[in-house]
Amino acid sequence: MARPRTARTVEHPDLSEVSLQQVLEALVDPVRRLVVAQLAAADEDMSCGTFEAPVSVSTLTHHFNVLREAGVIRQYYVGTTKLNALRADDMEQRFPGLLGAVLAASAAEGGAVPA
Amino acid sequence: MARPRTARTVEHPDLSEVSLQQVLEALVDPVRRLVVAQLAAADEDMSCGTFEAPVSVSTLTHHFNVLREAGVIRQYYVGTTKLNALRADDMEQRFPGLLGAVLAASAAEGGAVPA
DNA sequence: GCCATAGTACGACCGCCGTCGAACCGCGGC
DNA sequence: GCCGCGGTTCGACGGCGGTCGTACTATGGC
Repeated sequence: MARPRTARTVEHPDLSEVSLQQVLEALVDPVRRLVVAQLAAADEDMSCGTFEAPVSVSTLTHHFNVLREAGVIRQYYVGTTKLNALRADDMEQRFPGLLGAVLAASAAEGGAVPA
Repeated sequence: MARPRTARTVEHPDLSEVSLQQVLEALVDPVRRLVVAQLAAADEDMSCGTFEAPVSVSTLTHHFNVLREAGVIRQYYVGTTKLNALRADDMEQRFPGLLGAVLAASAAEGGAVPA
């Protein structure tokens, strides 16, 4: 069949259901901001395993969930890996300038992985 | 003396010493955002006692401290009262667009005291 | 069928932050 | 000098969120 039984879909909130509080809580954690920064810097969607972050894998999963539920990222399965994309456009529509400002500030103080 | 002995001055950080982390932590608390929103809506500096917030006075004092240390507000004594002002310009220079975006989003979802 | 790989779920731990009340301080009236 | 009002300080408490390891599930390759 075209639609595999265990299609492993992921739930994403409509941005109208997301509160400013949620987004700020999502962005206030340094690890999550690291994730978002790397995602913004990449020109392609990234799989969960390719992120640089000083935490364990299970913790990272947790952070992805928070970001997804806050509408900051979109996730989808491709085979055995899960890809992540920034919902920059959606965010811009719901909270104009917010993500951009955080990203800019984040980059300005060495936001991405400091190598 | 022109300078009264117990001048009750207040320490304010230079915005260059303030991290994005600090500012986000300051703005993530709903009560503090309420304070900032009221300050932004007012056309004059406000004394500590005139804010609408669902917390005790001592808690409010704590929030003011956090906001001040994050460089979001400026405080100064006038007689027996303490006045509060937004450091909007300073913030704009250090983190362009950030405070504005938060304020706008905050206002959009009924930021100020819902009467 | 079987294994390796990618990610998830669950439960436990722990530190931090927001909250409060009570005691206190300092200034300005009177 | 004394009081009262505006704010602060201090200590205690409680809950929530970030962290981890371990056990688990799902997919794809062989």
